[in-house]
Amino acid sequence: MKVLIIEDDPLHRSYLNEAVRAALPECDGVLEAENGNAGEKLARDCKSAHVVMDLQMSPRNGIEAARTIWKERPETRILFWSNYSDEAYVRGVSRIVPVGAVYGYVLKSASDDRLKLALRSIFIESQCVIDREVRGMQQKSLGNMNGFTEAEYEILIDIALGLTDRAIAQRRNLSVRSVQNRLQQLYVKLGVYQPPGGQGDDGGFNLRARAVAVALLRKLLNHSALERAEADLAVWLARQTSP
Amino acid sequence: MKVLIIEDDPLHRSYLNEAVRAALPECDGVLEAENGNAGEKLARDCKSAHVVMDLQMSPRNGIEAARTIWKERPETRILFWSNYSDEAYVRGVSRIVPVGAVYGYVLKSASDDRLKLALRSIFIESQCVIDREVRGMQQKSLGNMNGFTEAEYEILIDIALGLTDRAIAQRRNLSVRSVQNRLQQLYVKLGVYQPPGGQGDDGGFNLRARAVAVALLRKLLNHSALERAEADLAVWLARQTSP
DNA sequence: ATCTTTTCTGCGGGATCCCGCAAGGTCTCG
DNA sequence: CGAGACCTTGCGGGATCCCGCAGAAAAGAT
Repeated sequence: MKVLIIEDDPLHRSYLNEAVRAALPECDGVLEAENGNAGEKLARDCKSAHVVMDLQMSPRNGIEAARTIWKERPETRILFWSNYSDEAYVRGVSRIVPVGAVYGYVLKSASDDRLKLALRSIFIESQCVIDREVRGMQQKSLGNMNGFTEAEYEILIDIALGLTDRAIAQRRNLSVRSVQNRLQQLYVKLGVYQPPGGQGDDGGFNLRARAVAVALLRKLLNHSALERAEADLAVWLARQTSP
Repeated sequence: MKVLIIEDDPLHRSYLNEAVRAALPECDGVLEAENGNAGEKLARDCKSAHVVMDLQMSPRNGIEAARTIWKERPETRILFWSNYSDEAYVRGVSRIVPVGAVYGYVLKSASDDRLKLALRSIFIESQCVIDREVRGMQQKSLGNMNGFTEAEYEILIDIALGLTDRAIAQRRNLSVRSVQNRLQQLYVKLGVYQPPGGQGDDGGFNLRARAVAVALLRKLLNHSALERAEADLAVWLARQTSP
């Protein structure tokens, strides 16, 4: 059994290496990569390695790397080890995990023991391990009370990219009016809605732009989510202009 | 001479501690804090310490902490030690450094020796040290060719916060039309402008929202810059409603 | 199958945005 | 002092956005 470490920070990388050797004495090899690209390549070469990786690397962040690794070998076990539990990350991960896959998500702020325990649980006992804080995020995100539908999230991304209503309608196969409906819905859920009853133009907000702002502040969106979305948009645009 | 370390990651903190002791054997004390708040307090208590800190902590990031520290003792020497050279960070730092202050900005990806050299240069020889990459950023940012005026940056922030033209006009003491002029200017510089000659609604972009998107993608804006802006906006709003 | 609930869709209108045009301002430079 | 460059402001209009209203279609529920 081999373990592949994908992590850009040298300090964290060597710490991880040590932790893996300590927690998994039965493993016979630890590989290291310092970004998503190198990680994918290593994963391809050395078949059947378990992976522990950071999200937020450059070039090619953890989510992208995980997606291609899982696409090639869905049974790979991956432990995500990240600084943050942004909703954007949690959602991004749970969007790409294959059915029945074994994986984990622990925060870097977790204790030494927690990390080692997670390593054993996932790689030896085939058991998923999700940090409490992340789990909390996940439930808030999926249990739709105060959480966002896929449709809402989708349109949030579209306006964050700067698309017009018409463009969104085209892209998602909807009428313009439906797009606007979803927008209204989104505004309500983000608490950016100003019922005309509430006098005083106190706010003076452009709802569309404001929605993006609060989504960013609440970490519903972050840089890498935007990058991913921008890339998707680019391929869609290409498909449009030359079908 | 004492040195204060403000850094949230334990690994990096202890690494820094070691580096400081190695590079500055003449210092007689190393203090540690794990966020901006604790850092400010320590800086207040123990007068006359040199500081080395991370940006991007929570609660209270490095820029905010540095601002209050410098407000209380402008002669404090601060070395910023960060993962990124986002324009938003560089601009944020150079906005708050007092005239004549000695400071430094080195990336975490720099070598061991570079860090130690920077420590000695700043704290012993009173010489500013800015990482090449950061310096490049700075020049691109200030040498206004392909860089942004203060006015442009300001309005970029305002639309990113979701303000309407009218609200911006009020806030910045301009007419609505002038705000729109600045917006056009911004659109051009961000490359988001669609000359009516270039037919085809190919883009289908909402310029205002698109501008924010590309600013984020280019890291002209980031989460902490937005947070800061949001806080500023809040105090301004309060001042408006109850003068 | 019928009724309810939800979603999609068109219509219409008020508010906002984007921007060309032109009439002032300020500032510099020759 | 006048010429030129730049910023500001008002006006006007076309495009877009935001949204209430109401009918049609789809999805569940009884």
